[in-house]
Amino acid sequence: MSRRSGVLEFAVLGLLRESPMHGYELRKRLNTSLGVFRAFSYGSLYPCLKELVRQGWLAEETGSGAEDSRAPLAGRRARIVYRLTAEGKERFEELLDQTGPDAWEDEHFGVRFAFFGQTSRDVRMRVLEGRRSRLEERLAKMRASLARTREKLDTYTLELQRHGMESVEREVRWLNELIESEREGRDRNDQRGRGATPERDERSPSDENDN
Amino acid sequence: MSRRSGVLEFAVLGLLRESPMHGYELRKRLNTSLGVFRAFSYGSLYPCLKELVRQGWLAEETGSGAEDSRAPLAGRRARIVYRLTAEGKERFEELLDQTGPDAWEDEHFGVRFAFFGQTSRDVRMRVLEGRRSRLEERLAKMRASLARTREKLDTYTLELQRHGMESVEREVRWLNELIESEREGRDRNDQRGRGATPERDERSPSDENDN
DNA sequence: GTTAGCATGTAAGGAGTTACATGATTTT
DNA sequence: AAAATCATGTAACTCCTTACATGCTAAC
Repeated sequence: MSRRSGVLEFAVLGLLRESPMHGYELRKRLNTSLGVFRAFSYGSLYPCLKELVRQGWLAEETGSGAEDSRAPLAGRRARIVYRLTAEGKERFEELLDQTGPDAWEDEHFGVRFAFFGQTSRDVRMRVLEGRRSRLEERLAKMRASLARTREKLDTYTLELQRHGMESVEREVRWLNELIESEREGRDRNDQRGRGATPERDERSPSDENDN
Repeated sequence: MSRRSGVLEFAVLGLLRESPMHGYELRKRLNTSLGVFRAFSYGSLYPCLKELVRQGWLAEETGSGAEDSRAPLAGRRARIVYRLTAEGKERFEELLDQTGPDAWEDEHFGVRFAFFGQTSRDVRMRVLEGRRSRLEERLAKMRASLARTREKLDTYTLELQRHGMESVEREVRWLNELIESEREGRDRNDQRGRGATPERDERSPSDENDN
């Protein structure tokens, strides 16, 4: 048991590090800010939150505290605001520093990149370069397989492969640009290993429709 | 129970329609020909094959028959060659004709496209156009969400969103080209609703390394 | 007055992976 | 003689979704 998905855990800790939130809002942020790459349903989010509380990384705050003058919190089913504990912060920073091969696989890379603002520069570099070499490996295999089977494939299969390869090549070019601009950044201003979070204030009561 | 995944079932039926194969070879074809989009392990393939046999769509042929002069089939753990039955063919064609919204979702579109060679032109059109409008919906949402939150996001999150949107836009352009060339094809030669399979012969004993 | 949004949750299930078990054959 | 590849399979597990249950408020 129970609901410690890696990606979801990471994203929840990361979002709550920026500011406390309740589940419903959290899910929307998950599916927009980070959401082109992964969408989560309540069925995975709520149990995950429970588990993170159990681990001591999150603390629940039932709607008693003041916190927000807007949102009268009368009526409206009492919402549970989750806040990152000190242990939770440690846990998240631990996860941020991990550069195992997992970090640049498809399922993880997007969410890792989304929190690059909180990530140290050398870890950013390792993740970007790891991702790039993963993709280049993949390209090599695709090219080899194409060379072997080209004449046997029909038009559509071929077109699918071609488009797939171009997508990967495009991501490699993107990574190249990112890596270069990280290097330039290092050469110019050399302070700041851990970026200060831009500190989002003016937390609007949210407005999003999911489908 | 038990292993009727949709995608995997479809791909297996489709590949076996072209020619009988045993599981091991099937898996390699799955992970190269159709493989940029999805990879399968034996742990899902073999149970799926069993299930398809149970349904009467595949027939097992243990290595008794002649079939292949190469591959002496001495030694080498007896391999089970799977062949599509008449019911299996019907089933596959049934699946080919389906144009429910599933057909253009991320998980299905790739594999549907891979078998466009066997698909009738009007179904091809519906799938391509369905995919396109699905992506345009997604773009609209992304643009809306970006407009709302742009100034609140840090550089990396913004860059991630931008890159994500460009990827989707690029796929839309690709679909536009495909749709247009389908239309041109229709205007010129108007025969051929169901394409003849290019009939792969010279089945090489396969050579692939997966990682 | 009904649809849409807000808000939290649970149970069951789907789709797949990993790790293991087994064993022969070819290549290094 | 070790490593890779061929070949088939199972059990346990992971991660996530769907569908349901509940109930309130705002807008159309």
